[in-house]
Amino acid sequence: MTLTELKYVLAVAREKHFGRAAEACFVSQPTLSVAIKKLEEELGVSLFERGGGGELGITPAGERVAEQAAHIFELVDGIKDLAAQAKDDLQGPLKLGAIYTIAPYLLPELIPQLHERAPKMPLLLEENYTRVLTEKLKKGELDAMIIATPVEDPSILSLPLYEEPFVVAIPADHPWKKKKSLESSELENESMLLLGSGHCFRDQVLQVCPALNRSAQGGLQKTLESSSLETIRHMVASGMGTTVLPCTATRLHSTSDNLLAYRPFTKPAPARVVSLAWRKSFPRPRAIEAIRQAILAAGLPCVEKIRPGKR
Amino acid sequence: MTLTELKYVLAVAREKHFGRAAEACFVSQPTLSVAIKKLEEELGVSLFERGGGGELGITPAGERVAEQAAHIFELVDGIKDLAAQAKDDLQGPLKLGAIYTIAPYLLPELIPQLHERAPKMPLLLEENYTRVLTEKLKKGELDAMIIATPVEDPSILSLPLYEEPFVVAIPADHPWKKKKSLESSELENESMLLLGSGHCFRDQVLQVCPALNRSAQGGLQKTLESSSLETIRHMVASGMGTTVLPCTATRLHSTSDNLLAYRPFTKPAPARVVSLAWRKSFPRPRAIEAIRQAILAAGLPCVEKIRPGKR
DNA sequence: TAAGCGTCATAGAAAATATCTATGAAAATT
DNA sequence: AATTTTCATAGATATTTTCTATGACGCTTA
Repeated sequence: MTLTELKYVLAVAREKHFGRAAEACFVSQPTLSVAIKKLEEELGVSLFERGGGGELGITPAGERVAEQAAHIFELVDGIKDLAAQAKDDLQGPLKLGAIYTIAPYLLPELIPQLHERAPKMPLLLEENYTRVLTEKLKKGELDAMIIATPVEDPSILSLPLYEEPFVVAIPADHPWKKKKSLESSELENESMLLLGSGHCFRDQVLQVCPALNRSAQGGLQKTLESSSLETIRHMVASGMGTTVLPCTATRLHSTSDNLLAYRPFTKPAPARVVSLAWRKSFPRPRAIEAIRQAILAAGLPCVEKIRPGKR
Repeated sequence: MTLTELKYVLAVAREKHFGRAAEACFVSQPTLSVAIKKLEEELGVSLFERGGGGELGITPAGERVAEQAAHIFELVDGIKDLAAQAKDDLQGPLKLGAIYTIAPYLLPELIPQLHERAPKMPLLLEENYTRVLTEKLKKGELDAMIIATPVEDPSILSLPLYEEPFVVAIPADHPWKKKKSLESSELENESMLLLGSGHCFRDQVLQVCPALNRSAQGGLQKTLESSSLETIRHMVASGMGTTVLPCTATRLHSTSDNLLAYRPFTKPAPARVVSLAWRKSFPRPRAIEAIRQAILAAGLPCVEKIRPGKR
């Protein structure tokens, strides 16, 4: 049984005439004769009664088959409608991930921007480590992610979006408050608070100031395993030490903010590149583009947008 | 869009793997690749996300299409079921006609017999003149008819079922009551009651006794235009005259029956042949056969069954 | 009642389509 | 890096659909 055959049955049932039905289907009359005969043989019942000169009769079976066929074509049209809707990349939920050190600062700005550009694309958000996000992305549990490390995987595409300079966070009463900017080497002998391993930002900070690795033994560096940048910021405010933050993390103003000061690094300031990444096979390019646009429009302060150069 | 393509979509959605899906469909893997690609292009959306080594992903569109496709196949199976049911010739209503001079005597016997043989075949019955029945049969408003004249029309098939001798009906006090049998020529000078023109039985009686045509002028013959055999029988009982009846019409016993007597013709008695007729194109031969069997089993008295010779 | 017409069926050729085998590309795995 | 898995592509082949031409059959008409 084929949809074409059913279409022909409907036409003949409607026209009660093979010739006219053929015309309506834009095929020749023998085409209908053959197709309907084939279907009748498959079903084992005759659907029409061909009686020489008189009217073409429809058997009760033919009547019922035609009726059912009409329902089938309703569903077929349903598939077409459904596909036409789904054709819109900006329709349907999108699963977006972001690393812990970006999500709390970017998402509040990103979401309204994205909602404006794609109101029919609800977001399913997840914060996690780069490693976990990458795995979920590959498994299809995420559609896109925002990360701060280059992607190696060949099945994943990415686009750098902006560069985020690092800054030093100090307690308000710290002697460095008098300085305009700091050299990374100056951090060596400070009591630095760092995120736990797994956070890429930790690695990036250590790359900027390798001496901190050594100072770990001396007790000057303190790794806070299950913590977040916000927690560390509060600890700095309370005078427990200093830390390095991505500049976007300096924006939130909690009540303890007057206990904190930020100082930039001297140029060229260390920084990280934030990228948007997605599966190479993800079939909604316009959804990716919408996220990119939304991030660029998010109005993050103190970042340098990366526009032209791709990859 | 074809049902085959939808079948493939369902298989891939189910197996989440082109190779296994192909196996399940008993086709090669490239067949699926090509078919699904074709459907994706027609619909303008990708249904699956092929990602090299990892899991095969289904897009939201693919999910919805597969769901709808499943519904379509339910309906397709519905058509098959429906056809399987309809395959039974003895299923579904049958429109049966019979002429006025047969219906009241045959149908009461026929219906229970037929119901026994084809309980799922309800009858739509109609009494009418041969001419009208024939027209309706050709138009499809009837499926079969029981008549007493040979069929000329090439689009109609018929089968003689039984031969029905004629008998003479006389009032109980008629002098002929003493006779064992009658010659048709003896009717010439009797006051005969006849059915109106249009009834084939009238013509058949006139054929048996052409002299009655002449006696019409002499007032001995009386044609009762809008009447029936039953009415005529009552008139005979009341003494208005005599008449000729098909022997099956002598069976009903109304309260006036003791006022009536029947006398056969001398052999060879005039008779008529009752046939079953249907459109050559009518597609339920077993329904026809069931009617034939039911009529032969109907246990009509005084008739001679015609079995072997067809046509 | 034969000729013409309308209608559907059949046959064989042509066209379109579906399927196959073989092979390639890409990413995951060893 | 080599191997394996998985899907895509290409070209050949098989199948199916469709077409043109023609036939059969019954109706209509002269």
